[in-house]
Amino acid sequence: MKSADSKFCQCLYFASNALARKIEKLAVNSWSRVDLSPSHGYLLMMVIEEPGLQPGHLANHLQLQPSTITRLIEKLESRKLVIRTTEGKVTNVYATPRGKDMLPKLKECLQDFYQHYVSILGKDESAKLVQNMIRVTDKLDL
Amino acid sequence: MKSADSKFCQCLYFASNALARKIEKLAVNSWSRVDLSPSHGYLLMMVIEEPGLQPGHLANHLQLQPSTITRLIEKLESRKLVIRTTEGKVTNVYATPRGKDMLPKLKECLQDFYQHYVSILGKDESAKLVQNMIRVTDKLDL
DNA sequence: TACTATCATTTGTATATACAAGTATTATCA
DNA sequence: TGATAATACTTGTATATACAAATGATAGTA
Repeated sequence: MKSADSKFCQCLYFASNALARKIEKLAVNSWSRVDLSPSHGYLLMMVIEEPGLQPGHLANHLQLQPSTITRLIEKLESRKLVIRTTEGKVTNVYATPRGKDMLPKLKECLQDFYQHYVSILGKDESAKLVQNMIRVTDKLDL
Repeated sequence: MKSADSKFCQCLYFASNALARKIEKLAVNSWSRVDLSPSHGYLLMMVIEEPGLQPGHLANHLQLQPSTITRLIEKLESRKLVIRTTEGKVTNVYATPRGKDMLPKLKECLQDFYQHYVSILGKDESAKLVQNMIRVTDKLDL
């Protein structure tokens, strides 16, 4: 059943959740080739491109809670894709050589995801959708 | 930090998740007065208004997996707000008197949630946003 | 310089949800 | 009519994420 079939889905709550879950599915699919979740993949890409990035910054960029970042890093660390060094109150995260080797594959995942939704929604509509979401998210910042 | 500050949030993945989480927060807040999550609250409202509704229909309407519906019902049942009767392969869910008594409060929650986001986004923009989300969700149906 | 506040991160725990496999029932059809 | 398929739901388990409290470190101030 399509979402529009139900009057209940007129509610922003279910509409936004349903959309996010569907997009999540596309993303998970695109990232499955590197056996990482989209969040893990993004985080890894970020620390490859900005070595030493701190968990707090990652939390801001990825819009996740610091505790969530800790968990993501733990998993990447257990797979020897990143390492953490802590000095004083600052922690730096670096990709290992093994992690760095994944960069091309990671970019492929990102590209694949992008292509996928653009092919369904169209380039223009996709861009507008993202912009609109970001705008609304910002407005909703309490 | 606002989402627009990060180039990474240009990605549909984080944009949609961030938006859904923010809306979730608003909703959780509105439903907290009945000590139910938005999903539990909606489900309860639905079975009050359509007594005997089956888990499968609830799954369609709320756009959640049947297993998730089972869990939602279990919780409402443990709080004596609904009961399930199974005959053959069909299960019917009914609100208990105690559940039915909550209808006015539940409607208040829904209204509160609605008012809240409309006051931030405006009535027109809110409506357009929901419509757009539903449209995109449907397009993304694979 | 000691005291407290603030910051960065982690840990413990909880929630919402999903997927896959399992169970029970009914329908189909050869 | 008996075997197989389809339906409806539940159970076991896993993931993504959050919040609140705890830890440890530095900074500000009296």
